[in-house]
Amino acid sequence: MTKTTPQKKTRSRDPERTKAQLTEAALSEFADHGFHGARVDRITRAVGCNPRLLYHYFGSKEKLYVAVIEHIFADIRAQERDLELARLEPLAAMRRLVEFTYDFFDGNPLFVKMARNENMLEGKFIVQTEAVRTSSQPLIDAISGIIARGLADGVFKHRYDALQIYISIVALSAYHLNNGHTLTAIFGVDLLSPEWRQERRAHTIAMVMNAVTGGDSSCKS
Amino acid sequence: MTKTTPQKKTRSRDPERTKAQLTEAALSEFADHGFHGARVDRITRAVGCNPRLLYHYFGSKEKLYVAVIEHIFADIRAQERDLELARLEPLAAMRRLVEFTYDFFDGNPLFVKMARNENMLEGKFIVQTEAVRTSSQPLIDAISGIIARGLADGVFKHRYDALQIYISIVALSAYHLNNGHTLTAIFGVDLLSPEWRQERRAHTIAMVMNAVTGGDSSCKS
DNA sequence: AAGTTAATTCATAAAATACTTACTTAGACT
DNA sequence: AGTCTAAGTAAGTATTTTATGAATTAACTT
Repeated sequence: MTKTTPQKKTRSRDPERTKAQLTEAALSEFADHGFHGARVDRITRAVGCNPRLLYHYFGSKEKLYVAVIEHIFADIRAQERDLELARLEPLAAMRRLVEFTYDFFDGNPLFVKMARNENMLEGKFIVQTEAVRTSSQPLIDAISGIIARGLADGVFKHRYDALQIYISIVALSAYHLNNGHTLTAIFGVDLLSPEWRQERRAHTIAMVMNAVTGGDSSCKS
Repeated sequence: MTKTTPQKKTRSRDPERTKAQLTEAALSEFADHGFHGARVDRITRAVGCNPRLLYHYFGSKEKLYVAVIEHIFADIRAQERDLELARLEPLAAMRRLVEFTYDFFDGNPLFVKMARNENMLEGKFIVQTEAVRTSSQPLIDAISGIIARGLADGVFKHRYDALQIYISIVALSAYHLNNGHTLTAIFGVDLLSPEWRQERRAHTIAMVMNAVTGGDSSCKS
């Protein structure tokens, strides 16, 4: 009796693959439903493995969540590293920072959602994560440098705190992603559509650049 | 045996009070833990009433949640109404809008949290709420008016879309409230402290005004 | 004061859900 | 080939959590 349909009764043994699949499925599940809304059952069904395996590899729902958090927060730092803002002139550097930041959030919805979850849990798990606090200072220092050079050159007209302006860039880039559904309901415009987001990108860049440079030649009216 | 301590064995009968207490306790519970994290048991214990009452008055956890959503979204519109932006000159009107918006979010953490929950649920319940879509247009129209007048007067140097700039104001005002815990963990600065929020307020106002007016006399460097 | 309504309580069902005990078997290693 | 380890399976349990049926009691009406 040749099994033409290999009914996946038994999984081929590959712990690395299984762990990776569980992590990925858990990421989707936690991102979509939050920690409390997530169901371990749905995760294992998505992977197609036995529920017991989740506990075999991760121990508990909570530990799986921590693994997912560490996994997704590990990525962001890597991407931030090679921005090389110091090499560019202030205007170009600032513009690049805004574009990069916008595109990062726009392109990483799972990160955005996991951050939301963590904040819902009051950062309970992220504070335990080692790799997070590392290397945020270089970015802030780079921004301080841009601002200082811009002011020295005279192209920047206002002195902003580096952290404040970075938070602003992030806020302008990501707020509509966090709150798209309520805003869409309130204003009757789909803030999550590709079209609106494209306009949002341009607006974010324009607003930050205008705020930094003050009135310059780009005056449009 | 005289009961000197009326052990609140029996609740005095006051359905309005009971309903109001349940709604309020539910607001706290849902805001803090989200829909799935919220426990009906905790809500009734907070009120000190019998669990059965929650179902008697609201029918289900879900219906209670809807009641809470409608309750908290009803408030915001009322506050927005008497801004009277049209009467002020463009600069003053814009500043007032930013200040009002910032202070509203800063002063209504429960609203911020409930909005987060709703977005987590993809706006599932808010779309059913009648009162939400109403009267957001007047605000956008008012902002359009401010921008048009500002450009005509020459005090505004850039033409922004009214909805885009309003979303920006909201984003700058509220992003750190939504994501305070992760940002605090990442940057090692407590973004939720009163001190930082006070600086944030000034930064938000400065940034929006600078973005709108371009470089003007308020150049500080 | 009796009678009606509905607010409140008591006890418990019913469902969902995270987690376990006990077992099987594939694959690696000698 | 035989054995040992751990990946995977089957089936189940314990607990939490939402929800209900029916009795009880306070307040209001006439």
